Amino acid sequence: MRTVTIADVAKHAGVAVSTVSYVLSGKRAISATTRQRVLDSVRVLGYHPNAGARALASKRAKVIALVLPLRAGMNLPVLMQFATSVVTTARQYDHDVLLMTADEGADGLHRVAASALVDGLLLMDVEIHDPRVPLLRKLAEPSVLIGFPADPEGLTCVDLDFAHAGALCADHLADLGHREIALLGAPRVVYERGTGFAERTMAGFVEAARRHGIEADARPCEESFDEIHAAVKLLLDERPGLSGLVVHNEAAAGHVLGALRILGRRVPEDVSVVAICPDDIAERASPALTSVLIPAEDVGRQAVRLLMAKLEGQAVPESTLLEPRLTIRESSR
Amino acid sequence: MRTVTIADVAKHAGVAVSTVSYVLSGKRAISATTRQRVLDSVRVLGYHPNAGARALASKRAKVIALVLPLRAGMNLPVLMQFATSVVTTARQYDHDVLLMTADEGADGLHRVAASALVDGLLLMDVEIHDPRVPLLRKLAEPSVLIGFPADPEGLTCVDLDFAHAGALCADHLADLGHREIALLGAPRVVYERGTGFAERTMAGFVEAARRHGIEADARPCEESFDEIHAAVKLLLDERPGLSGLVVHNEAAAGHVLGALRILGRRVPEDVSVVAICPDDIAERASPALTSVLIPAEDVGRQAVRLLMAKLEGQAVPESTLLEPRLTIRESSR
DNA sequence: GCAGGTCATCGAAGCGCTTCGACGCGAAGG
DNA sequence: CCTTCGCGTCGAAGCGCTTCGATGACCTGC
Repeated sequence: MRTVTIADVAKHAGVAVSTVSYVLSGKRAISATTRQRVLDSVRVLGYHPNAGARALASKRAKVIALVLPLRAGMNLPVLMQFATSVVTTARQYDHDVLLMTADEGADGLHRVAASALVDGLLLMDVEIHDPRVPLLRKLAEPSVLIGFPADPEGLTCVDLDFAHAGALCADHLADLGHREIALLGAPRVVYERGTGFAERTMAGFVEAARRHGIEADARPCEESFDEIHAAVKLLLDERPGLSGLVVHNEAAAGHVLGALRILGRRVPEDVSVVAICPDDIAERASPALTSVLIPAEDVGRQAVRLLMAKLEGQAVPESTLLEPRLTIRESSR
Repeated sequence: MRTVTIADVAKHAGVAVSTVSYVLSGKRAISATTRQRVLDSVRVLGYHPNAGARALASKRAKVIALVLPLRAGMNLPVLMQFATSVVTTARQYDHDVLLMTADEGADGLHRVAASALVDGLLLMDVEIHDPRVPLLRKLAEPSVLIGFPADPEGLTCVDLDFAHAGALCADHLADLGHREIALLGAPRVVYERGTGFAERTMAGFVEAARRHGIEADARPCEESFDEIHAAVKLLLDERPGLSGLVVHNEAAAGHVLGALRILGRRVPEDVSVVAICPDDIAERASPALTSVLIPAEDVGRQAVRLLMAKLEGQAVPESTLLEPRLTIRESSR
């Protein structure tokens, strides 16, 4: 059973090959009757256009690259959510997704772009000084970044508005009447890498607290139970008046609650806790955490849309910030 | 700056196009001097073969599909680890990876296979009665499954030996002298879906306990702290003599420790706990968990190897079971 | 009634690569 | 010395598709 080609369809429908092509692409007007005949033949024969041939002739592979970071300190569930929404959205635009890991580096990007394997690139977790950025600027293939490098000039970047997310937490706690609050952030290594989002959250948090005229304090936070326990204890010892805690570290959120329990602080009676994390983690915790959602799905969807727009040659904004959303649950009052 | 083609390389090196092709593919002998000249030209011009053209002419896309499940109850970190190792290993074989989600179903598989977008398929999380299995049997493109359907006849399947993993936990606890043990498994929905691995773990666990002549009990386990707390309490009430607990649910492992702490049971003094989970989760817990590793990386690597062997036309075993490995940490004695 | 315009369709020229058969040349064998 | 055989290389024929220009057929309007 040889594979069905466009020529088979053409013969079966009694038309020229080019007519079949035009029916399928819609790039020229075709009479309703012919169109229907062709479509029927396609169905009957079970025709699927050969991707390679199509790519070769049209110079469009209908594939985009998704470059995921796969390092320590990354938040895996969020990453998966993001990847899923990218794939799903791309399919809506009739594109497929080639999965790459960041460890192929700039060479890898160059390879898939130069070989015309993909039409465009989506990069996650771009760093402040990312060696791939100069390449992206040069590349003919359009790209969209998740996260912001130092200089987004000439690029297209999408991200959650982390500064706003941090501010939202501070606002919420301030509105509840807390006068002394703190933020526990990502592991130290994340700050050292300069991924940006962690700093921006802290900055937004501190700035909002200042605006409210309340005491705020922000520090990195490791992810093992013992380190978290120690960190929380230290924080409570140093700042006896502390009554509001923001956790921007999903792996840590559960452990922070455990530590507070052990240290004899009730949540939310003694300490209000707000997490910046996906909803499922917040809901699974006990008490359920008031949280600011990291809208991974929105980011993925938006990133693909922007990339598709660029593929169509449309102009798109250099920077797109997605608004965070606060959901109040049981851990704050 | 037009993109560099093989013809440009040929001209630059002063040879025929076919010679360049043979140098690059190694399918015919080429003299060392010519080879070097061609290779130099390739480097100088920055030539990258056009993927579409190559696929069209050679009928090999050098791309494999990776189909990930994206449903509730899945373990995301393991999934990511697995995906990473698939991508990395595929690259070693000079292949790229097309990411698909299971929600495209059998049609999606058919599409990518029929369009020659991919040369082979890797499916994760195959269910006992998976509607995609009949299609896979029919497809010309080779495939490898992670997990086992009811009838693996004619397929190629890889998985961790979950029965052995369950048994290993029971053996370990029995060897430590525990006479009454229990297993907390995946959420109920996973069993209902019939993914297989969860049942096999339980079966292996129960069977091993029977062999040792000790009391064992195995039940599903939800993932919220409150439900876990309730489940652990119930278990301890029902079975006062219980001194060994196996947790086969990574999202739950931390919560189980928390619940035991609240219920006043010390680990490992009162209750020994063994988890079946990735090492990082086990190490991050407090006390660090004795655990059986789910070797996601090995599974991914092995799956790609098998797929590559099939692409080469080699015969491969229908079923490959990876041996679990027990790491003793602080939570059992 | 015929120039001019539309609309639907066709044929053919590539797209950049692999691969097959052919060919020339020097070495080996009789 | 002539035949035979590899080895290294070349040329050309596709692979299956898109797209451009061309071609009729048919309609419109003066």
